[in-house]
Amino acid sequence: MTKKRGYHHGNLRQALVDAALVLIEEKGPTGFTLSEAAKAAGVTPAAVYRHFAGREDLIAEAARQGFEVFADLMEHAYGKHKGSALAALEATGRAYLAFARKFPGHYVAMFESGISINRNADLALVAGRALGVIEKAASELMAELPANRRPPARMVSSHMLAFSHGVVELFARGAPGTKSPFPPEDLLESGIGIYLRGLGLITPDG
Amino acid sequence: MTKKRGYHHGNLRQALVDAALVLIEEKGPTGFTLSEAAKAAGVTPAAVYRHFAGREDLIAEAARQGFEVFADLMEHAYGKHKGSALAALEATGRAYLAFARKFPGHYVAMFESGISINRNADLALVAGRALGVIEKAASELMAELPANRRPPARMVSSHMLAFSHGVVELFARGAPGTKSPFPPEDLLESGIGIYLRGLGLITPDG
DNA sequence: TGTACATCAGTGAACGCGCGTTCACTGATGTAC
DNA sequence: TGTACATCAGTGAACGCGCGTTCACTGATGTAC
Repeated sequence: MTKKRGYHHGNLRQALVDAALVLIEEKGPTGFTLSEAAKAAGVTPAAVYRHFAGREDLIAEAARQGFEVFADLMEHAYGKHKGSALAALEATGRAYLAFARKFPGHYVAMFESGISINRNADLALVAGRALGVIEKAASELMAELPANRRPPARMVSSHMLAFSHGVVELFARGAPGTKSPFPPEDLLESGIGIYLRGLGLITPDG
Repeated sequence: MTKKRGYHHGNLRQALVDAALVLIEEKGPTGFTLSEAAKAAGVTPAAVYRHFAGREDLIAEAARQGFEVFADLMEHAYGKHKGSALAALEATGRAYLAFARKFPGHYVAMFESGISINRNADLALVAGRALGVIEKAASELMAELPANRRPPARMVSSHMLAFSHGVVELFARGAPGTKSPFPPEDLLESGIGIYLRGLGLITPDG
């Protein structure tokens, strides 16, 4: 943990991001305050301004780091199935859910905090890298279909994203009251399976 | 608009809900404050407490009214396609998106404000009514499939909900920066189409 | 190796702000006779 | 129809609170000589 070793913190910037992530995870993007994050890092609120322009800036950095991890995960999932475009696309969907589960603070900062993906160049770049993986997987998969029944790759990747996101939001959180009838993983897996069958990529009785 | 006609407002309760909806739509569930809602309704903050227990209570009522409209819309969409279970289910998906577009304040109060669907009995009841329509449509559609390749109706309705929700969240809002590559309506329509084909309900070349 | 000094990360006090909430009150409305 | 009175929806002043942000400062660290 390497906490305060005197007057100088040593790694305050990252400590603030980490504290913010915990707070966001626990209380939502609303519940998080600069002062609380500072306190959690063992530091005066004013110290935050040595490292961030303000509250929004801190959240943006948390989101950026989230997209970094997310992109790595996506690329890893994709790379593990180099042989099969079908398996690769399925894997990115699973990776989406896995990421949301494993890094809830990051996920909220990225998708629910209201900060724009285009807030700054760094953020936009890494977000593009993450989403690009799904698009690439979709694109390669589409190449396997005859041209006359091949939907645009971006449409397919958008479908995947929307479905994954919906499953996360509605069924994978402590979604208050909305008790999931099935494990989110199953819901995602079965939904993607049916969808891919609809594309003609899996045999009807597969 | 029937604004203040003297000391007594006449319909303050609803005026507060309406003001809250506008504020939520404009600034998100975070940006909304009791005081501002009161001001928008032309009334002292203290007056709110004659009608609501507090801030959360007001949002819950806004959400409840939203679910009421939503349920009506769902039932209407469903009822218009009595003959075809397939068309009926498709219609509920479209109705979901249409509702989100037409009543953004309600939508946010219902799905993004963090208030639980089970916060009170009224809310739970009407939310159940809305979601029940999709489940019924899915259930009837599943009856058309041979038992050996008939997924659980609740799974199918969950798929529909997740996909619709994902499309709304990612592509139908002023989703900051995430410019949609396709109109959300097209995305939803095509996605549902592919999915239903995957279920074996539309001919492969349909 | 020791000293002087520049750098800069953090302090702590202070600010103005708007929030949610309470309270005793007031004045409009509705009703009994 | 007029009067007395109960009801109750709204007032406005007050509160304590924690927030984000600023400021002049201080003390630890690193470096030049």
